Amino acid sequence: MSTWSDWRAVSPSIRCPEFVLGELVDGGQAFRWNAFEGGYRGVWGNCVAEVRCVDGVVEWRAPELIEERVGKAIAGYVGADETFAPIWDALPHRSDPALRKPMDQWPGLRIMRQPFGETVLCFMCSSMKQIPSIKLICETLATRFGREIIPGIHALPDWAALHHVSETELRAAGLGYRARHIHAASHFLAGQPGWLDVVEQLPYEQAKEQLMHLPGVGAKIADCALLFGAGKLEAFPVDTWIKRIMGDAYGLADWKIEQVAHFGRVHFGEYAGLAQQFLFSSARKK
DNA sequence: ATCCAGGTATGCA
DNA sequence: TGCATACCTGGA
Repeated sequence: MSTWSDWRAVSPSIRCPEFVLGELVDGGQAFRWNAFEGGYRGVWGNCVAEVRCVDGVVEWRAPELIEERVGKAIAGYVGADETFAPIWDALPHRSDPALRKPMDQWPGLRIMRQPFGETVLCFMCSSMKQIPSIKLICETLATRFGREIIPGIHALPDWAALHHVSETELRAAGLGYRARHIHAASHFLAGQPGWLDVVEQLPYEQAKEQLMHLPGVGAKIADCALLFGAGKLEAFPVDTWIKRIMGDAYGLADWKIEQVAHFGRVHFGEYAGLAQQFLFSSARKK
């Protein structure tokens, strides 16, 4: 058990109720956070941190060994470097009660900015899985193939590390058919050093087109990776939940996934991805 | 036990 | 283009 730093505010710009903080880090954007003694403990990149809310102020602390590193990363990671006030305001909440309702329900909810490579990985694990299963797989991948950050807590393996893991070992980690895709993707990425860094910097449309060349990455997973791991707020991932929710709310009952995605991008505009997150959260009770 | 789940790739009309 | 089907496996 390591010694933890003192609690400090993440940034003046990030304030929200406690249950919204939980929704932010453990509501399906990221998969390595868990409730822990009045706050949440999570892992990303080579960082480990706990976060909590005190009178609406989001605070963090980290193991002292890595405090400096985490301190430099935490604000960017939870989306506190992005100014969300004008972004919330730009969403069509005045004219759209179906959006207004979850925006009132989850005040302060934002989009995280996670390491791109591991966001791609986590969402490649997510197809046809429920969140608890995805979290379990990510944990197993980290434990078996990732570097130990502090005693007992492991980072996710990066793509270079994954390249040295056999498909059989990946299957044994609970990945099922996703193992073949992840293995093939790691092979592709090993032959293209820096490819992910370039894609991350591309404009949304181009980045998505490139990302979908990776085996196991279709439109939905590409959109999730770009929204949660590359700051592309116009990305609008449509999964079965969003399809269902929007089917009910906007009378799109038997529209195809791609049609719903198009509707969302047009209706919600340049920050459609944030609207998507509110709608996704609305499926859940607070 | 049997069914389905935060999709994607592939094979036919 | 457009739809149907297989794909792994754990949890309800």
